[in-house]
Amino acid sequence: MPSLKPLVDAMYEGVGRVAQRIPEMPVPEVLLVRMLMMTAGALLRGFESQLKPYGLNDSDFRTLMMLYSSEDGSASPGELCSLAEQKPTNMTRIANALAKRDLISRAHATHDRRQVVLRITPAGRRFVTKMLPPLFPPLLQSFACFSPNERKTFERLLKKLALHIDPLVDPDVSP
Amino acid sequence: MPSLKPLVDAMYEGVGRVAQRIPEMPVPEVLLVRMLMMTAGALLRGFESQLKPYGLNDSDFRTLMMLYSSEDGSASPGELCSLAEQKPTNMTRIANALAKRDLISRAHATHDRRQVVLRITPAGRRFVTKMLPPLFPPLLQSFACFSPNERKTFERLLKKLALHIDPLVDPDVSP
DNA sequence: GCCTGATAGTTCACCAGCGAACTATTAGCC
DNA sequence: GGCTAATAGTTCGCTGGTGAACTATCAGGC
Repeated sequence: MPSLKPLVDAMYEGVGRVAQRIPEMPVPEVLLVRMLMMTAGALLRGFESQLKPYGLNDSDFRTLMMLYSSEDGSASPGELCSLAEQKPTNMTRIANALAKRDLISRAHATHDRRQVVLRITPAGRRFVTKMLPPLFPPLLQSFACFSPNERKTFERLLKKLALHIDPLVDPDVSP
Repeated sequence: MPSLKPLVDAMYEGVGRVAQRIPEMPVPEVLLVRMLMMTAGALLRGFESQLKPYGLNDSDFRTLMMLYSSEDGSASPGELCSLAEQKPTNMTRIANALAKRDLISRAHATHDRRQVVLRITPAGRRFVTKMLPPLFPPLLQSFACFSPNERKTFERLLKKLALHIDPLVDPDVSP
């Protein structure tokens, strides 16, 4: 895992040099988006390294947590796909893996036999309650650089950004 | 591309339900890190969809841009690896792909024949100057929700966060 | 000069995720 | 009731990225 500091510095320099040749480049925005991706990537890698001992990656983990947090502990692959930003293909594989470990179960829906019902098992619940707490301290540590006010401000701006880019992303808007 | 709004809402709800069962969970931090990853992911997907017509993904693009922005237009794979947060394996493949399109060239360093010198070609420079400007408007649009002050604040906090998690990520610190 | 260890890249085998094609089921419509 | 279109999942083949093993080169001690 490379240290971020030199990367951030190199990025500022590199972007600056490009801007000299292409002056219309929006430097602040480039720096923002790059730093955002860099930071998210570092957090993700750190998180997945914590999940690795449990044999999970972030997608598996999120899938399991969505079932854990659902009202009745069940959901269809399709629902999970949209919530987890996954394609059906991948959700099939994830469900296979989790089912193989008996963390979730598979069944066909009675009212619509096309649908599959994934449900977290008691073993799955025990697994979550056991593995979750150790993840908290590093997470707290990650944001320990923020004062309460800064944390609030950051969350507010981040949420604003998330909801703003929301409608921009989708290219296929032809009805 | 799914819309982010319902995802954000669902996340807030889901995390809330988990917190009822596991009260020691640091809810604000969980929301922060999730929203950060979600936003960065959406921006990345949007960006890569713009790169696709040029036959590049973000890694290819960053590699090419690092060469473009370097002082003399050249660098070794190792340098690019550390700056682009890539493993050597992947950099080999990226360099192969870019070299095949004559956007960069390959040569052995004279002073250390282990090293390889990657250099952006004139065609590569033309390619960059042509493809770069169309990327700017969508990028500006992405952050158009921010006032100048908000943008500054966001960048400041993001940079603070990036530099803070920097030393936390690395697990192998045994000398 | 020569052996040992370190370093720079590459190759190989694998995993995670995706698009396209396919299957099974359901809904709508005549 | 039977045909058509739409929907939910799965399978298959491919791309992007990784760790482990390997090759080639260099550096340092002797």
